[in-house]
Amino acid sequence: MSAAPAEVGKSETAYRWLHERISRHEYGPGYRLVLAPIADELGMSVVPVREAIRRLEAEGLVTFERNVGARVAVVDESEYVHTMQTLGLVEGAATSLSAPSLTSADLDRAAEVNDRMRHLLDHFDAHSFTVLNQQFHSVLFEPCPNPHILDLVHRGWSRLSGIRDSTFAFVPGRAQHSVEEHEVILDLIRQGADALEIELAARNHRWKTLDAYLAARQAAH
Amino acid sequence: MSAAPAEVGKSETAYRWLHERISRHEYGPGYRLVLAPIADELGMSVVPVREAIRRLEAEGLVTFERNVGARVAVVDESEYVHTMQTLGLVEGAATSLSAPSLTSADLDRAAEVNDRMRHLLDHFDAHSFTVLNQQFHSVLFEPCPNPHILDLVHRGWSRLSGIRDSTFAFVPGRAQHSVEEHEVILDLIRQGADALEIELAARNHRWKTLDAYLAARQAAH
DNA sequence: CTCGAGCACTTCGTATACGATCTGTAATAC
DNA sequence: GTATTACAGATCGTATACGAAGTGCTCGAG
Repeated sequence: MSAAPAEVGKSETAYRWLHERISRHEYGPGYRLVLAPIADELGMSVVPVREAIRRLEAEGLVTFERNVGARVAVVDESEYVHTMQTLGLVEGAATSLSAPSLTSADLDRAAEVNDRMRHLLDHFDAHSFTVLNQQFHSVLFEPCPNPHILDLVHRGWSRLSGIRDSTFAFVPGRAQHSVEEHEVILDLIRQGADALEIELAARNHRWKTLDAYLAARQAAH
Repeated sequence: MSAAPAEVGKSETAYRWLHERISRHEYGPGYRLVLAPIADELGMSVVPVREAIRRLEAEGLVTFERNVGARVAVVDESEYVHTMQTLGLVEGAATSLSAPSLTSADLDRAAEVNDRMRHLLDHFDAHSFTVLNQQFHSVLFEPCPNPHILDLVHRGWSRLSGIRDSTFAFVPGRAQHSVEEHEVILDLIRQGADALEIELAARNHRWKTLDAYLAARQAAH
């Protein structure tokens, strides 16, 4: 974990370090990332830190302004919508492309994770639920043979978890529907359904989460 | 054009310079990008050049190896397939999302570009055809309200043009079919067709180009 | 009391310098 | 003649240093 990374550069070290902190919300949205203190804390110069921050910027986890500096990306409502929309698009495709490669062992594992999610519905814990949710989908999209699409999925998830811990906490009814939709997706894959059908099921699953969030948000106003 | 960019940083200057050269194929695939000579040519130090190269790496235009350096990305056959597949995915979505915002003036302009492509079929020039092709699609996807998806489309196009000038040169029959499919897409948008229908038409249009390329490639072996 | 101009501080952007790593070549042992 | 090793050149990775740009505060005028 914290073992000295012998063969990775300092830039990479700084990148992982910052990524970790942002994902854990230790650096919340809007937090200013000043080069010097970070470099000091990590025992390196500002140059690798700067490069790490530019990478994080490219991934959308931080915003950057010339001659002003970087800060952890703030979640605009529309930003959330766009990210979810994009993730639905690429994750649906990744899931569909992965389907032919999935073994029944994979599917059993996904089903088992989904069962744990179902059991969690009673003693609801948004964080655990989100973790399991990611595990479930990971099983289904990781075998995606197209590395670009897979990378986009990773970035989408990364941005979401860096930005908003759990949509489920805000939308009570959504967790249950989510579990049911997982079941449907698994069935489609087991049946060897059409690629497009699987893609749309996975896509709409995510977009429904988005819609539910927006509806709940609307109701609160 | 070559006016001194007063308010953009040197890093940005280097980025545009390299991007331009790669797009124009002045630096072909596999060409080694050594920091010092580039910095020298641009009249700056290696630091901004390094940053520019890392950005290009993130966009997939160059490959990078630690302690070895960067070189212009080589086009693997599978790399081409994956890029086209991804572009079809995101461009289809972008086109579909743009459709409601398109004015009839936009559609007329696209139709006009497509007519010029049709006229070009006789005295065929792969390069001009490719340029018009990009113009045509640009009209249809630029109004996309989701900036992430739009950005992915730009990156896809950028990577393709940086990598392979024209698919049409290799696949004789494809250009004509392409023009006809453009017509279909325009009709769908004019009719106010379902978003999904438009998306799939635009997606399949690109994927057919990919299939045609693969078939021609296969036949050549 | 409010607003604007000037100044000081903070932070970034880039240049230069040096140490680390890799690649290719030439010499030597077998 | 071939394989292994040692060395030299090239190139990158990072540290340090300095100049540029931005931000906020203070002071003075109205």
